[in-house]
Amino acid sequence: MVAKQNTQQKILDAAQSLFAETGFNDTSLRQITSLAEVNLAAVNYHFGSKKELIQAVLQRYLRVLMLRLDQEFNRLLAAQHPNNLTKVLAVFVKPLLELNLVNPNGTRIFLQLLGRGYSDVQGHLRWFINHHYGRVLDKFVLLVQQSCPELPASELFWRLHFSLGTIVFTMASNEALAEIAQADFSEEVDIEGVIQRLLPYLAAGIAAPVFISLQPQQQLRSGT
Amino acid sequence: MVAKQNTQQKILDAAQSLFAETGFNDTSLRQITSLAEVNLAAVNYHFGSKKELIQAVLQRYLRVLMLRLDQEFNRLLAAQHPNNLTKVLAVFVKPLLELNLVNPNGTRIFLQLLGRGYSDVQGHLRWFINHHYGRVLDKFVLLVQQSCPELPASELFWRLHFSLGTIVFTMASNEALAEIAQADFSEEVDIEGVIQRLLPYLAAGIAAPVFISLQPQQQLRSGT
DNA sequence: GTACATTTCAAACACTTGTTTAAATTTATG
DNA sequence: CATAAATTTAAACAAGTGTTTGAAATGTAC
Repeated sequence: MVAKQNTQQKILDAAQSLFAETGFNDTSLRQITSLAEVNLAAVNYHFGSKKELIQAVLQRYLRVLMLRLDQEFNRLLAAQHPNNLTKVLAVFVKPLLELNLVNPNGTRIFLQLLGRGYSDVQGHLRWFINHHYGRVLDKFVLLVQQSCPELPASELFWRLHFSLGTIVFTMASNEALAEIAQADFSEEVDIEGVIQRLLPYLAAGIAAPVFISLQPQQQLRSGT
Repeated sequence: MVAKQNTQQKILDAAQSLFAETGFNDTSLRQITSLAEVNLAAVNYHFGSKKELIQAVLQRYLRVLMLRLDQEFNRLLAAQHPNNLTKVLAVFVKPLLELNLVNPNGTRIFLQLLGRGYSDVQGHLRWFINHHYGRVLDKFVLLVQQSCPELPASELFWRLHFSLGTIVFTMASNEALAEIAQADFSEEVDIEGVIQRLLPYLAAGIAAPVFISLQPQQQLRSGT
């Protein structure tokens, strides 16, 4: 019985596609239930509210991704010597691509959802991820810190958020950008290609030399 | 008569603040007209529609910014030798800060609007800017190309959009990020501070060494 | 098969949205 | 002042939103 696929899953599958494509706010429950071929009330019956549906859609990926990332982070943290930045960043690639096992196109959809989440419902997703997976992400920050020991913590904070912005925006605009690249450079780009292009950009940005404030001379190096 | 300020301007001022803070989609005309202390119908009477109001809000800044940017680009293009990347990027700073003359906090508000515009109404703003100011921005691309002659055009395309993402996301999240930085590093950050932190990051990212596509699994060092 | 719990369904609800209308008011013009 | 144009106003409109309801249908256990 293909038809008797769990209603919850039919909703999740329809919702994630529409959310990724149109954003959370601009996707109505009627669009979702109509694509999923279930009754409108099913969302509220099975998930409680639209907000909880959004969280369920994200959690399906976040749960497996964060578990895998945690493993990778622990592995790198166990190393004797600090890992170089490129290696630390590259650690995201495999766990991200493995999301294709959760769902066809899982990687692309999850990253688009991430983009939508940070743009659409400003603040909510940041809180949600930090609340549920802050401990995992702290390990990542530590790894970056070890690989760039000369970088002040506050500078690192900004640069990691710059990087988050790069990723989130690129993924939210993924479709549009891929179209342009196709038209202008007849270049076929899949999600893996974009990730591979992102890494060197991010690594270079994070490790960039710190800007010397052109203030009226700070005290020239306070003796160590 | 302070009270008899042009209704159009009262609307524009109220709209830009609310748009910057809450986004375009999540700001209703009733919120705007109530903050501006004008009648609800005034928006449609003076601007035609909400969409045209959004464009008017953006145009107020885009017009003066693009004019100034065009001047700067022409100045750099006239130089004998190619300009280095940092110099090319730094050219944005003054014109952006001059938006504070258009309106108090003009720089911050415009950049937030830009962030909202690219996130909220996916595609529209990209088209709008490209349509109206494509000629100006082409000069910028040319300048970057001259300063990074070794960078393939397609790679440059992606990296410039990565950079756009960094800027847009940072500005849309500006408030949240500044709060965190304040709490975690007791660091007071204004919009100019953020811009100064962005520049080295972007310059390094754009000029990063091109990634040498490593085939599936490293064939254990081929030759050399 | 009866009884019970789970799930589906159509309909309605309460609310918000952008936009339009037509009358009232203000402003400018001859 | 009187006339016409421009602006403001309150009210209504049509369409869309997420959510709730209570009865029908389905599934499960005894």
